Amino acid sequence: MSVEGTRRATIDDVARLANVHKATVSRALNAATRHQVSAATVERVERVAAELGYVANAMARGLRTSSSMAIGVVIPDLTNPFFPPIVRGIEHFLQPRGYTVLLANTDSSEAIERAVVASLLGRRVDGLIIASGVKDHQSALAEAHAVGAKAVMLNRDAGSALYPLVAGNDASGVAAAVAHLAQLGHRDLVHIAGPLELSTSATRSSAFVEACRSIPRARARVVEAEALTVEAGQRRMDRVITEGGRRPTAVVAGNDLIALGVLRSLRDHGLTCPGDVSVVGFNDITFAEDFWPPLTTVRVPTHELGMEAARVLLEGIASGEQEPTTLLLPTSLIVRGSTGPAAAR
Amino acid sequence: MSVEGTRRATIDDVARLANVHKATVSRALNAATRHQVSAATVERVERVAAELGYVANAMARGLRTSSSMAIGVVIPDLTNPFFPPIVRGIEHFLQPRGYTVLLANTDSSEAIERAVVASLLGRRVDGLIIASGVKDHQSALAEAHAVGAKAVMLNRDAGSALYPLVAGNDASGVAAAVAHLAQLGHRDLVHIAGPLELSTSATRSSAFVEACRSIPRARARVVEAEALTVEAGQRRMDRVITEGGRRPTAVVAGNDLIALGVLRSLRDHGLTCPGDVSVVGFNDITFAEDFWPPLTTVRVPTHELGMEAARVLLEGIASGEQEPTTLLLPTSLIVRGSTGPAAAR
DNA sequence: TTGAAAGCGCTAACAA
DNA sequence: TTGTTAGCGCTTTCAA
Repeated sequence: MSVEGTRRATIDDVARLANVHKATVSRALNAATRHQVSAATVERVERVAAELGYVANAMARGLRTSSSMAIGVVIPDLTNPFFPPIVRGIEHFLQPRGYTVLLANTDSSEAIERAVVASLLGRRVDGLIIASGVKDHQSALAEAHAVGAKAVMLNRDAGSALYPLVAGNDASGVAAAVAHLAQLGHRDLVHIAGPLELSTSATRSSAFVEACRSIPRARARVVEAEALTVEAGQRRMDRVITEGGRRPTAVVAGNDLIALGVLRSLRDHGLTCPGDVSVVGFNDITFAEDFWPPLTTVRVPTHELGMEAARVLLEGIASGEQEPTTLLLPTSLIVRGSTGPAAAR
Repeated sequence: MSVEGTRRATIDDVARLANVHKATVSRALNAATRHQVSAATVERVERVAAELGYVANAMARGLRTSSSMAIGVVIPDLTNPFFPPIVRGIEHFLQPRGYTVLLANTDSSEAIERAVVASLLGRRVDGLIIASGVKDHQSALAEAHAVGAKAVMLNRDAGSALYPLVAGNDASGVAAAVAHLAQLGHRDLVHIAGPLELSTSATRSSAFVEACRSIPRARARVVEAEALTVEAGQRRMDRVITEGGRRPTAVVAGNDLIALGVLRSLRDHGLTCPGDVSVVGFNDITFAEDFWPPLTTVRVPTHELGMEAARVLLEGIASGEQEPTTLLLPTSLIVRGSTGPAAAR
């Protein structure tokens, strides 16, 4: 059996078979205007529509109403388990409200981000949720802003206050992680940050430095991984271990993927965790508890993050204006097996 | 600074400022028709368009051309790490070809699947890639087929041959897993399948039974988990352990998430892996190597799966017809730490 | 309660 | 090489 292109039923087809004008069909099929049509007509129209498998053409509707009922969601890396729960949070908020989510990956590339935002703008999305955002990624964002597009930044601040921001409270999360390590007796700490041009990396990094100030006799330093990936984390930890000097007894990683790279690096060098080195991650991605050892990490409320971003966006769309507010959701430290007492020196 | 709704520039705005007719603007801005316009005009139009931040309205274009240049992708669970690489494979194939991917999650719910497919059909996607597909999910699929929509099934066969199928070679993967276990001396095997109404579960399950037939003196049985999740796998393994009778020395899981649940269950019951029980997963999701113990599993070429599904779909769109062919990509066994010699009895 | 008519922004056939 | 015209399928005034 082969599938051939059948012409899709239009509102005129329904009108003809139901013996009414297409305007009446439109009214009968839309919840907001259904009450203007007699019950008998509504019933008849619905029956015919079902028979024909009629589904209204969203492009025609959008063209007429100048609303696409679509929201563009831009994320840097779908394969990072941090993002899927956020996307589901966004969908859980938007779908019941009739919106379609257009999801786009950028692979953390500014060029792709520009292309993708242009494509979404071309589809006349009613708003954008942007979880990408290298600091100097102003072009795509500025373009969106220039044409008056509604948007919300998620998790990453693009540096300039063009749009509202919804994120986890990174600073308090890092502070909790450092306090936990301090209490375990750690005095030699390293923070392996993500690329510092990312606002989250910058925030976490300065929070780390700040938090370490209050630990007496602590030696703390920050090093930078090239990316928020397992491989980059592993490579950077390799260097920390091999470059000589005093080896840290604890590592605070910029995110869970970097932390996982740290764990791999430790294994490769015959070091134990948490015996030789304690490790704390960030985000509490799915499976963090299944790594070996189970990862102590800062939990970020991903689902809520997505829901809130969607809520803030819809508010902006409804009110017709947006203020660049900041909404920080609380984070919490989840203590598992990758942190333990500092080895005696 | 607040964002207010500015009217988006249209092709008429560009035409006016460039002192040409809008048809000329259309020609100048489309690669396929650009050669019909004088170089000077193209240059002028492009400059004006850039000045105005003009982005063509995809809804208007789609309405006119009756092509949305969008492909709908339906998946059951974005948070299952198996799917994101597939989605990226799809995007990598489609984006360079000018298509936008509309991604939709169903949470494995038939009701959501129906709603989501209707929504995508309403947006007049040029085609669908469906990685959902509970066996009796005929309604959404049948509806799509009835209106002549192009589609490809990915990984899961919906049972009826409405559309082409692209999937991994599950049977050979399971056979390799069983052969590996047999060679390690295992004779008491259990397969914890996913819901058997899923075609993949059914395929893997019968492949398991078949493969076990060739092991002399083997005792093999199949049990069913309620879902392809960690929790369902853990619960099912709990029952296997506590229900008494002879405990299996090896478990073949329906997918990696179930396998992870099995690992958790073993830990909870004070059993070691692979010392007491060997475990094999399926899919080789990201992080499978970071579990404890690192998971022996069957690798499915996810990225290629996505690329191939997109390719097959575009072929169907271009040719105007589709045959319900089946394309199986090769799988391979990845041996890690979760399998070892059977304990002596 | 229903119908008629206009128009959203674009492309493509036809004309010049 | 450029302009004119029509129309994709829908919603929304305005009229009846």
